[in-house]
This record gives sequence, C-alpha cells and structure tokens, in this order.
Amino acid sequence: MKPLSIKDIAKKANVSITTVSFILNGKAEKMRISQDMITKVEAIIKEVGFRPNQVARSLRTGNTNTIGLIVEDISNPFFAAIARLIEDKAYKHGYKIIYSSTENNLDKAKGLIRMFKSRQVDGYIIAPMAGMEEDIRELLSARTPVVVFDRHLPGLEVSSVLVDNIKGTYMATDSLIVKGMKNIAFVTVDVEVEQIKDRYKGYEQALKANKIEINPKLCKLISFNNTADETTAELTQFFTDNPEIDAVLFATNYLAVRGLFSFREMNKKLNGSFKVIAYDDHDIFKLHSPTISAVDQPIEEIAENVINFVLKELASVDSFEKKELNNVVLSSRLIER
Amino acid sequence: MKPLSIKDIAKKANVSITTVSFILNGKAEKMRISQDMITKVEAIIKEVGFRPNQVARSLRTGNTNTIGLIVEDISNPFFAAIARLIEDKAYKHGYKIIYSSTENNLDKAKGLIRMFKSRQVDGYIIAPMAGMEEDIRELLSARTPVVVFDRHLPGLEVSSVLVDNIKGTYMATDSLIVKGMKNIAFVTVDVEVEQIKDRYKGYEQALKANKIEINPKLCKLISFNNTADETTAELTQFFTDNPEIDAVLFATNYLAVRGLFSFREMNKKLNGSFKVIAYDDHDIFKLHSPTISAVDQPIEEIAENVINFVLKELASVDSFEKKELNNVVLSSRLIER
DNA sequence: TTGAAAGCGCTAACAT
DNA sequence: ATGTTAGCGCTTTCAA
Repeated sequence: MKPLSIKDIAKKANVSITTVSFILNGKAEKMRISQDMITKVEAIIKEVGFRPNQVARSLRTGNTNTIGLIVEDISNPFFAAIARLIEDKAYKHGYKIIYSSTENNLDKAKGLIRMFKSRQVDGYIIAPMAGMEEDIRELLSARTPVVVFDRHLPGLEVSSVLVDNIKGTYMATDSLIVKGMKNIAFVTVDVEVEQIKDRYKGYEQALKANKIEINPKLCKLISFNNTADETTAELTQFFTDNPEIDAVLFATNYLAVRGLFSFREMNKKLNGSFKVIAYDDHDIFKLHSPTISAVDQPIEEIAENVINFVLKELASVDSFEKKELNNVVLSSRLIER
Repeated sequence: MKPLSIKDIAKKANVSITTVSFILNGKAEKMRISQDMITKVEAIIKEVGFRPNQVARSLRTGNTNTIGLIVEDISNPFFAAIARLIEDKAYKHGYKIIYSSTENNLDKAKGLIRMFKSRQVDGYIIAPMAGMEEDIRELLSARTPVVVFDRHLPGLEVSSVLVDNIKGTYMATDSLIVKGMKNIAFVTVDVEVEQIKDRYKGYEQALKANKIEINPKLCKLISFNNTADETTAELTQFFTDNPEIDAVLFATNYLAVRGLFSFREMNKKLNGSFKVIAYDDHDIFKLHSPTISAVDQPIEEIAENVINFVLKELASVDSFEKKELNNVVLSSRLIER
C-alpha cells in the first residue's frame, strides 16, 4: 500500500495539513498551536509511523539535506577512512552523504558534479583533480557550499582542508639524509595535482638544502592507470637499473605497498643501508619486517575540519553575510620506525 | 541565478513544456514530434546546459534512481572494495549509491532504513545485522527491491549473495590439521550474524570430522566495540595464557591484523610450529614475513551478483510478474602461503 | 503533432 | 490558533 501522506494524518486528526506541517517542523510553538493539538497529532504520527516524504519536501524547500562527496577512489584506505568519519558526523547533523569515485577520470568527475547538481545536493566535499576548476567555480558562483580537501587547484578561491605536503616529504627526505643516505629515490604517480607535485617539491628542497644534487634518474613516475602488478614490475625494473639507490621515498601509500612487493620479489633487504619511507601510514608498515617509516596524515583532523567547514557554510547559505572562506593547512608527522 | 527549468526551455523554443518533456525523455518518437522540433529543442537544451531537476522528477514519478547501501563499516577494506565496485556498476546504469555505516548499532541501522525510505530510494543493498528482520520484511512487502549480501538473517525470504562461510573455515581448519597442528585456536567477534556463526561451524565440523575434541578454551570471542588496541591486548593475553596453541584461525581480516600485532609484541615466531590463517585476504598477509595464509572471498563476484540482482529487481518492479528471489552462494578459496 | 492542465507531497504566505 | 491555497518542476492523460 501507498505510504501515508500528511493529508492522511490531517484527516485522522481532524485538522488541516498546515497544522500537521507546523508540528512536523517544530514550528508549532511559534505558531501558537495548542499543546493539546500538538500532543494529539504527535501521537497519531507516532502511532502510524508517518514520515514525511523528503522528496516532496526537497522540491518545496530547495534543500535535500544531502552532501555530495567526490573522491578519486573510495576503496583507497585513506579516502575510505575519511568517508566513514565524514558520513558519521554528517549523519549526526541530519545530512546524508552521496558519493562517487572519479577514478581519476575527468569526464566522470565533471559528470558527477552535473549529476549531483541535478539532484540538488546542498553542498559538496571534493578531493579535486586538475580540470575541475571551471565546474567548481560555477558551483561557487551559485553560492553553493564547497569544501575541497587533500588536493588544491591553483587559482581557485574555495574553502579547503589541506596537509602541508611539502613539509611532509621535506622532513622525510631530510631524515634520510641525516642517516647518511646518498642516493635517495623518489617514486611518485603521474596525477597532475598540486598535492603530488608538492610532495616532489619537499623532496627537492630537502636535497637542495643539504647541497645534494638532484639526479632525475632517481625520480620514478608511475602511471595512475597501471594495474597493481604493472606497478610492481616497473618498480622492480627501476631498482634493478639503479642499484646505487640506498633509500626511497614513496609519494603515496599504495605505491609504497607496491614497492614492498617489488623488494620481496627482488629479495632486497631493507636495513640500515637501504631505507624506505612511505607517504600515508598503513597497518602494513607497522607489521612489515622490518617496520617501515611513514609520513602520517591526520585523518581525523582532516575529516573533522572538512565537515565543520561544510556545515558552517551550509548554515550561512541563506544569510546575507558575505560567505567567508575557511582554509586550513594541517601538518603531517614523520613516524620513524 | 536560479537554474533553468523546463518552462524556460519551452519558452525559448516557443513550444509547450509537454513537448520539451517528451523530447527529454526520449518519447519524442512515440509521440511523433517532428524531427525539426526535436533538433531545435535539443539544440537549445545543449546550448544552455539544461538538466532537468531530478527532485521534481522523482516526486512525480516516484523513483529517485538511487540505491541505498547499508554496511557495517564502509572503511573496512572488504566493504570499501565492494562499495566501489557496486557504485561503479550502478553509475553505469544511471543509479547513484547513497550509503551509510551501521557501526553494528541496531538503532542506527533501523534509522537508516527509515531515512532511506523517506528519501524514496528505489532499492536497497544491505549487509544486515541481527534485529533488522522486521524492517527488511516491511520493505519486501512494499515490493521494494532488496538484496542482502555477506550475511543472511534466518527466516527472511530475500534475494541474497552469500559466501559459503562454513566451507571456508572448514577448508582452513582442515589444512591445519593435515599439517599436524593439534591445538587450533579460533578467534572471532561477538557480532550475532549467521555468517560469523557459520565460520565457527566450519571450524567445529573440521575438528569433529578429524576426531579432534573441541576445546572451548581455544575459542576466543572479541567484542566488536573494542578499540584496535584493546583487541591486541586481549589477544596477547589469550595467547600467553594458552601456550599450547600451535595454530590460529581468525574469523575476520581485521582480527587477524590485530593478531599479527600481538605476535609481534610477544615476539612470537610464526613458523612450522605455529601457523596462522586469516579470513578475507589482504595485502598485509602477502607482505608479512612470513606470509600468512587466508581464506579469500570473491569480492568482484559478490559485487557483480549484488548489482545484477538489484538491477533485475528494479527492472521488474512495476511489471506484474510475481517477483522471483535471486539467491547465490559463492565459494571462497583457501590461499595457502 | 502539439498543448492545457492535473497532480505528486509538502511548506509557508496569507486569510480567517 | 487554525485553515486555504499557491506553487516547487516535472510527467502524463486527455483534448484539440
């Protein structure tokens, strides 16, 4: 049978739908509806288990209480952890999350924004990729709350939660230099986002600061579209071709994991004369023998800030104050193991 | 500025909104609207980038092209991987996924169903927990497509995608016995779902079949609400108290990971005289020294079946055929390392 | 071949 | 203090 509507409730209670609507929306007080009426209607609502149709409500009010989350890949542990935390907090504030992975495909990413728009999501949380600038700018000019995190697109004035990537890799590289490493390799991925480039910059700056010449041969670029096995193979090749390498810094955790597979395949010993640091921590690095050092991003803090920023913007969206941007850069931490 | 509506398009094209609507929905042919008209209207739509308001459409048609996904914890790699695959396929069929984690909290789970219902999701994909029977039954009686996966609730007639858990742990236990292990421990979690109980059954049956007496002391129950550290501590205690244990089977991958942390803490050697098998594979188990055997669930197959079942039910929902249930039990595979 | 108009369930301005 | 009613943007029946 069809679900009940506000009309049915009104009929059952012998009142108008307005009264029911006011009570539903907690405006009964303001409208000075009698306490008796309120109690009676609420009883009926509870009794029949009536829940207002959100779609109709959304059409009428223009908000859906839904936040769109766009990330590269929801199955990446970093994004999965953040998604979980965000979802949890959003839920407590009455918002639902609707998400999608871009798979680093610009067309899909653009499509997602359009799709979310047509579904009238109230706000966006985006780990953006290059090429989305225009789309995001459009959202902003419609005064839609948007918070980007993890990555930043240059020239975009938007609230953001970032981690200081330069500092992260700088610390890591520096720690390797201090330990006397001479040929430090850097393994990264070919996605064109500031965040990844910054990780390279940190590496570069640390070398410069220590007057070590940068050897382009020691910087390995892996294609994002590689399968896991392809990446492992490429890395094996890379380390075989460059036996002088005595330390590696990986720009992402999944690259580091592939690296560990390579080393295992090559039977390469990780010890005082061959050191590895990963970006983003992971249980694997704690359990590996030997344990692997990592640059750790503050996942909870990221999620916390992201959701706070969106909620704040969501709350101020219909006020007339000029929207202020919220920006924060968090620090990562080098965990030496 | 406000987004354009179908009215604006109609005005721009000097036609009625009906015509625009027919063209939008591919019904132009059937309504025999002239090709000229179609071309003209389509050109305008493209030019101004008009996208119909899905909320209004949903209110009118009753479908939202949205599927609700309810799992225990989206940040669990098993669920994250499945969510990603499901989301991807759903997207290709024009459906969006809206998800939420129950955190093994029945109230939250029930709330989620109600919330999804009020948002008019077209179908549900649920990894259920005990206590949801009634809510799911209600959905079914409203002819709403529902597919459960990973777990099954007894006495519920619903489409399902399961893995033979009994067989999984049976194989694992048996392989340990064949290797001459005498005191095989079983570490599991206190969530009351068939799937987890089945894993215990498989363990039990294998012991029985091999005429080994079941020693309740060797079966350790961990609370789901433990923090990671608490679990590690409890496990350390457990293995210290029961030094006769020469093999362990973990009922979930995250328990196995905690176990590995314990063993590391205890400096326990994993070798021929102490063997470990995990349920659900994970990169960690491949990289660990020594590598860890695992019962591997066919994640892709699970996702594939789940989405196919929902789509199938979704397609038949307004036909009058009696809805047929789709049920499949997939096999897991013991990966011996 | 196209258009007018009803109505999906709800909110809120306006009326009483 | 409570009711009437216009519309949110769209689909679809019926009429022309």
